[in-house]
Amino acid sequence: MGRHSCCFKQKLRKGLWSPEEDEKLLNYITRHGHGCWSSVPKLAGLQRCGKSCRLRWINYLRPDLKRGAFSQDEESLIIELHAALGNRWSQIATRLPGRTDNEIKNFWNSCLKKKLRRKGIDPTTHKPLITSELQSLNVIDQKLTSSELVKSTGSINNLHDQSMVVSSQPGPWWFPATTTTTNQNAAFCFSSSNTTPTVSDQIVSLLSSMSTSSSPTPMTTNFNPAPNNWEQLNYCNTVPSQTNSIYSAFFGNQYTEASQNMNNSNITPLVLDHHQDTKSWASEILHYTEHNQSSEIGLEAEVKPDIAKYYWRSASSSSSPNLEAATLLHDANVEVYGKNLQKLNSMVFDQSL
DNA sequence: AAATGCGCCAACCGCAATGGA
DNA sequence: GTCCATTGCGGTTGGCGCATT
Repeated sequence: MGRHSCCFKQKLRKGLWSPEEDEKLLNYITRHGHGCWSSVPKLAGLQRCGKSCRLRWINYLRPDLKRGAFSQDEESLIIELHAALGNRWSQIATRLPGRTDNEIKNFWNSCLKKKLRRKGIDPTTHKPLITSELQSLNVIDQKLTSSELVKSTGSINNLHDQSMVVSSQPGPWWFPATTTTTNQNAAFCFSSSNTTPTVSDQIVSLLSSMSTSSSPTPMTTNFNPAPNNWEQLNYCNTVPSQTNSIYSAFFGNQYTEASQNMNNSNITPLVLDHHQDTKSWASEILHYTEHNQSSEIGLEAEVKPDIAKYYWRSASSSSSPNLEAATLLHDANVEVYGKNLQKLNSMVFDQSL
């Protein structure tokens, strides 16, 4: 292997191509074809390496290039292909005549990624962001709870608590910092960077996408209602887990609540009609926390009540989306990373005056 | 008007794969 | 089988232009 021989040559031009250079290269290849790229610059009278000439031809001078903005169809196709092929840009480019791999890659990195994130979709997995993040959190949790370090802290009963004790890692970027809840375990999460989107960013984006709808509809096509379509029922507010923190369930203190819920025959009347749904939800949490198994359903069951609560409210409210997001975060006693926090808190405060 | 920040995108870089001697 | 020139690919960089402060 080793470096291309042209890389050792001196006095070769780099950087942007001048119109004169373009003309020389275009004229040469039009008349003779490119043949061996390493000999092209010499024959065309260019002070460039063959690699640079090849790139310029493929990405800019080729006559069959389409140019211009990507159409909606092209955009959809790229997303579809990326979901199937990943970052295999050259393969994706073969399905889009007149487009280069570089062009598609740039379009993806500068535009499509953000677009998907705004829609609440993870651009890497093409799944809803919250589900993806839960999966990665699940992996972390599995690693932590299976480590020798964790097992050695025998004085702590709850496996999740053990994880927290030995971990100095920051939490996932979306995990909310809680300052008013009793969930002490979450303290390890609070030192993360603020360079990634906050929970509120996601919620605001979800609100934006939902603001045109007059009645609740599934948040995304991949986000299946579970369990038992319960989010269409207005008992979201009675699910006990959500009082303190949206995601705190993951760290163990939902165990007690779920356990109580399973045995409690005095659930509020609104919930009573759907007792089986609640039991189902609670059993998933028990399954997860008690057996420390990776139950994706269990995780979603924990998070969905809060999403649905938020969703229900936003769909039936005439308030502005940002205020709805702020209200949700405030009600959940959730703090988020980044500069949005103060803004959100003040919005809620102003509203309550 | 100047400084700063930010997004876009052309081009570069390094590595892997390929093919011929 | 080995070496080496060449090609192809994907990640990254840096400069330009526009927007904001």
